[in-house]
Amino acid sequence: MSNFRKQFNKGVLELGIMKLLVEQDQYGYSLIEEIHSRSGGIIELKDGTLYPILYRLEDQKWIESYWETQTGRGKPRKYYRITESGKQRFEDMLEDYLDVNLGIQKIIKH
Amino acid sequence: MSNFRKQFNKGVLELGIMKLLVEQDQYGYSLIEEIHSRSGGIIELKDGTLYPILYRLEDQKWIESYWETQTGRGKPRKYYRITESGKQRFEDMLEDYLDVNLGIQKIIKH
DNA sequence: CAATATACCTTGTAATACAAAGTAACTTAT
DNA sequence: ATAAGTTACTTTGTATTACAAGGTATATTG
Repeated sequence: MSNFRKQFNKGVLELGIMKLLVEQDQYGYSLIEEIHSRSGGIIELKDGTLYPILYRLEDQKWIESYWETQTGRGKPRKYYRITESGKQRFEDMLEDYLDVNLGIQKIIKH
Repeated sequence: MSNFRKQFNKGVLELGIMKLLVEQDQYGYSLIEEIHSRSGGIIELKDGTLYPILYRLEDQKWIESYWETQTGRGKPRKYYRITESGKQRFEDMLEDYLDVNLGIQKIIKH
């Protein structure tokens, strides 16, 4: 992946993950798929990127996890749910993201 | 500055700097002011951030520099001008930025 | 003369996306 | 039944980069 693409992803991925978790509990693998499909295939989140993000968010108590065994078959899945402080954090991040975005748009569209 | 704010800045600052240099030659200090004013005061670029970016861009031959002495008085200023390959790089970056942006917008606005 | 603004530069730190590797269970095709 | 593929989670190491905090030096203003 191009290096500037990586740079633009910074922070944005965390924001996207938080947003999906605000909507509903999800497990890691489903987050990868959701990010991909809902972004229209534009954003690809690698598993080696996702899991460290999830552990980070959990360390900060912005999300919590619980294991869920599949009925009958299927590997157990580790679900994540957002906490109250996580919701606040998401709001803060979103605001900052929109701000930066607005600022850079003004510079670019000239 | 908040940490997520920093993250959102990654890459975006380089993009903004390149955009301003596509428009016209500028020296470091003026870039800081332009980024600030044109973003409506939203984006603040620190000098300790700017200069390393400029050296990086110059190493890659995306920009070139030249000193200009001020008529009569005033410190000499180091101006930067974008190169041909720099213009191409800017186009590539812009495309990637708009892509990522579109992708994340789709996830967020739901 | 002191304070402020202009202008440039350097070092060290923290954050984080990715590549690459691994483990393991389940599913599908041959 | 076996091999190959998919699902699912984990870890280690690397590269990038924005910032804080320090510095130098000249010019302007009170």
